Amino acid sequence: MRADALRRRETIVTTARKLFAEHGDGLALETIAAHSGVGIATLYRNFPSREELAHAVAIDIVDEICRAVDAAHDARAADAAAAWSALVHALVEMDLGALTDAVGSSQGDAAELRTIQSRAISALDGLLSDLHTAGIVHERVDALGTIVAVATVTRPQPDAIRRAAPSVQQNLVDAFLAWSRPAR
Amino acid sequence: MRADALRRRETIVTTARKLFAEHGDGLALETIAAHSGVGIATLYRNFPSREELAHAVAIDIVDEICRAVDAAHDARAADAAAAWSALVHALVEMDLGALTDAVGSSQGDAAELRTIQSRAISALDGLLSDLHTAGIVHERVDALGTIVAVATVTRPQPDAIRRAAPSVQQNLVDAFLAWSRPAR
Amino acid sequence: MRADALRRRETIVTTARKLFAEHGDGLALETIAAHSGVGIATLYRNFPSREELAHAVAIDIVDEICRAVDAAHDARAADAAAAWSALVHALVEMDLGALTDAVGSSQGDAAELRTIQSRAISALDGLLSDLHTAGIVHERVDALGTIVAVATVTRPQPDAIRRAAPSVQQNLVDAFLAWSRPAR
Amino acid sequence: MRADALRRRETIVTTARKLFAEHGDGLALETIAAHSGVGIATLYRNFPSREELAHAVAIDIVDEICRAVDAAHDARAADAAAAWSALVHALVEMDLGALTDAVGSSQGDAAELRTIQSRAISALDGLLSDLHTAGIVHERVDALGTIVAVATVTRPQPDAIRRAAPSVQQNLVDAFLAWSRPAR
DNA sequence: GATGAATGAGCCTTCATTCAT
DNA sequence: GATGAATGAAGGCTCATTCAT
Repeated sequence: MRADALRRRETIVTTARKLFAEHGDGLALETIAAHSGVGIATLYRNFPSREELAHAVAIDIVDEICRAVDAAHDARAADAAAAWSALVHALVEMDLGALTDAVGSSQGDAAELRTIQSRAISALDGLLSDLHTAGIVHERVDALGTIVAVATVTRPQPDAIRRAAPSVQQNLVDAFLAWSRPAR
Repeated sequence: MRADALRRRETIVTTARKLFAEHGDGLALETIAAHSGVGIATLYRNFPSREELAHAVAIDIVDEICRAVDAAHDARAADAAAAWSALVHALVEMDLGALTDAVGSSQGDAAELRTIQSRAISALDGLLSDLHTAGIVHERVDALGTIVAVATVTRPQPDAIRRAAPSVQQNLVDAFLAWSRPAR
Repeated sequence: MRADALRRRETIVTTARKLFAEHGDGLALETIAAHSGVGIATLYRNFPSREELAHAVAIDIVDEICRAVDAAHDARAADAAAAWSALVHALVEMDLGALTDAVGSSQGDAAELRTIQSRAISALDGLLSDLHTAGIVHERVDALGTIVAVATVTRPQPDAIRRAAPSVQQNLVDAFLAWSRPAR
Repeated sequence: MRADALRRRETIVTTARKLFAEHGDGLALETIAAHSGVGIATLYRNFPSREELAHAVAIDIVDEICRAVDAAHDARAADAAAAWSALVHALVEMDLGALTDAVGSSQGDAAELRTIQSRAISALDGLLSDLHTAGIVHERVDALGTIVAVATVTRPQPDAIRRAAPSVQQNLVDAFLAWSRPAR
């Protein structure tokens, strides 16, 4: 039953991440439980409070960021500019918006945010350092700023807005990417 | 007495707009009433539901957008590029983040959003049309997109995030402005 | 509506006191609300937390203790021994058992208990001082000890116990009264 | 293996009795299981419901009462008054407070209480009969009344109360003992 | 036989909204 | 017309009890 429980736990995190990204916080935990196919008490056994669940979601996202950064690291040799662009687009696909709400749930200060994300920040800062040196990415771009920027741009919006102005997210990503490159 | 009532109504809208912009939705209406110096029942007399208040906030914002657009229209002759930049910065100062939540409260579809904002959209599209022609602003920039982009970038964030990455908003505005200009 | 609201508030306190005394804590606040003839939210408007309600109940009891002590003070001249006995019996009728739970709800330390009860303690200590001098009450009897003793003896018991041994409370009161008198 | 299982069962009862006596009911069964070093399911295998566990605790207490009564029976010859006093003090040490809650959990009526305790009651009544005859204990003292009195006086109290008035329990025991003796 | 996981029911608390003065 | 009070519905969380390994 260990394996089963673990899988269920992961299902909950994944579900929560998706739903947070879609609907922001203010989302009922019972909704997450239902979408995960478990009862509310099971969710609570795994995450004793809303904040702990948000924390787990944040860690899940950070893990994925790290993997994407590693991939970018590997791809850098072939085409550094493409690797950077691909990384940003990967971040865009990652429900980083859920991160915003996850952090918001915690009353934590900036320090906690940094702690949670420190692995991602470190990895990304390492990569950025190389890209700065190589002249691929502007010096003004840093790791935390990049993550927060993508999270800001991909935060869940009311459906009405998304449908009325569907290309805004894409445009802001393009704008950020352009801004991230050194002027020639 | 009419004037008094009107002033009160405006106070409520202004207060709501500020508080929405600071704390997002999920904010108790009684908090808005208290900050406005009225009882909750007075708020409800003026705005029979949360949605109606949000609507009024949206209209208030739209009014201010229109004024800013008019100002930009006037300033265009002297220095069109500066006028555009000033307009975007004016939008940034406008608590457009409150708009996001105001629209979100309403279950309304994209059509309602357009309706509410139609005046602002018309005015801004008129201006943009000129700026497109003058080569000051890229063709890909449209009125609704601009408003939503600024709203996206200025939406209220958890304090932790704001403190950890304080320049992200400014950077995204810069990025958007750069992106809005035609390549030379 | 002020008077109405005040009356309702008092009804809630009275009801809570009676129900606490009958069923101990672990009693649902909704039960108190229902027995008070109000909705749960009304109870919460008056007492923002369970602890605050318990506090109000404690104060209500303390008030009544003070009145009883005053009465005993007045009756002392005529027959001091009878006044003491009557006071203890008055305390027994007072749902002091509710006090136990009220204090238990608060995580407060002994200091808070003393603070809440300080008025009652002061009044009773004044009276006891006289009674000590007059040789009516043994020196070992003090105010807080008396209140806690009566509360202990009158604490709500499971019905089964009360029915099986109905005279125990009376017996313990008699025992306490006898113990409170100086040996001849 | 039988012995092992039995020991485990006894551990659970002992633990439950201690915890009930310390914290009253309202105590989670999982807490008892944890303190007993077993899983919650094991507790449930031994005691299919909270009530059954409470019942077992009551029986455990009754057993100990019987042993104490037997001891008092033996000691009676040497010094009957001392034997009585020692018995009451032994009862005081016995976590009888747990009994109150154990009985309270069951919805049972007075009859059930008597049934559970019948062995203790019989034994104690036998002893009391002797002590009445010998003029050591007042006729008004009976077995059930004695047990309930001690349970009442030793019931768990909020820490705040215990700390504020630490000698009340002792005083009430003294008072009860004095009351239990015939007037000279 | 023992265990940890799962579950629903229930309680505490908050909030949008309505009512009575 | 303005106000504070009242209310039920809903969400967070806990616990007795059952299930699957």
